[in-house]
Amino acid sequence: MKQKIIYSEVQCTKHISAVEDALYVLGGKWKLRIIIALISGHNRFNELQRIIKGISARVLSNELKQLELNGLVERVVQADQVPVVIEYIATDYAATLKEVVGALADWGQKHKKKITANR
Amino acid sequence: MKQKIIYSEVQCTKHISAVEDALYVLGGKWKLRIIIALISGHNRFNELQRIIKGISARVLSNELKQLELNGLVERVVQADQVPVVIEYIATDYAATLKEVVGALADWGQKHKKKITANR
DNA sequence: GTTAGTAGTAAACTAAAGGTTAGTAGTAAC
DNA sequence: GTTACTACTAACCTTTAGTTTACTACTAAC
Repeated sequence: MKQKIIYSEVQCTKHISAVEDALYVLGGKWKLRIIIALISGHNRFNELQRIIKGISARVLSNELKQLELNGLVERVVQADQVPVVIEYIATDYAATLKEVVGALADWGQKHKKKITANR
Repeated sequence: MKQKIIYSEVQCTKHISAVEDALYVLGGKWKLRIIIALISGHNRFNELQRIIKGISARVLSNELKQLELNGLVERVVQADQVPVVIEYIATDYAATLKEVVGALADWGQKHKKKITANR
């Protein structure tokens, strides 16, 4: 007898669609990278562009807007300073991504070790 | 005083590149969905195409090849059966993704609740 | 007065990802 | 003998994502 079916079709579909919902918000090349940088305390536009290698101003700008729409980032204008300084802050809600980011980073590290060991 | 800098620049970059390594293997619209379906016990080509809504045969075929190259999937030919049946099996290595998938699914679920609650 | 930094935007382009349609070759049911 | 299922593949097309270059408007240093 095979003991293949761990989840029913319905459960599997549910599981897939939950991941789908997460990827809708976090998917793409840059969003998670931006969130990590923000959580790490890099908050200003040019600072982000410097630390996130390869991202263009246009893409960074667009991604920040989307993250703001999803409640993960807050755009704070420091009007008292000259020139006006703008900070992007990871919200408390973004902190709920810690486990996701942690799991991905752990796995990525392990995977890299595995790959480099095999050569 | 601000207590902004939680990670140094170097640590942040390391963290980002680990996630980058993970996304290189898992990124794109379909790979995680396929892995979930495989782990859930759906192993045959048309079965996968049925359960993963919207994927085309071409894309499924390509993605499975890439997952095989990365050691996450094994292609097993059941030569004794007529017609020859082909099974795609999630490897033990793919099981190391459980935490990643779990974290993403949890977050996706919570996020959906949050979104639907706000309307 | 030129260079550099602040935070971006606009337009035009390219590359990558994914979708559509059709077709193969074999089996088996109706 | 037509339909349908198996597991795909080829060719072509579209969409989306991302890049490049240039530009704004303001400040400050050299």
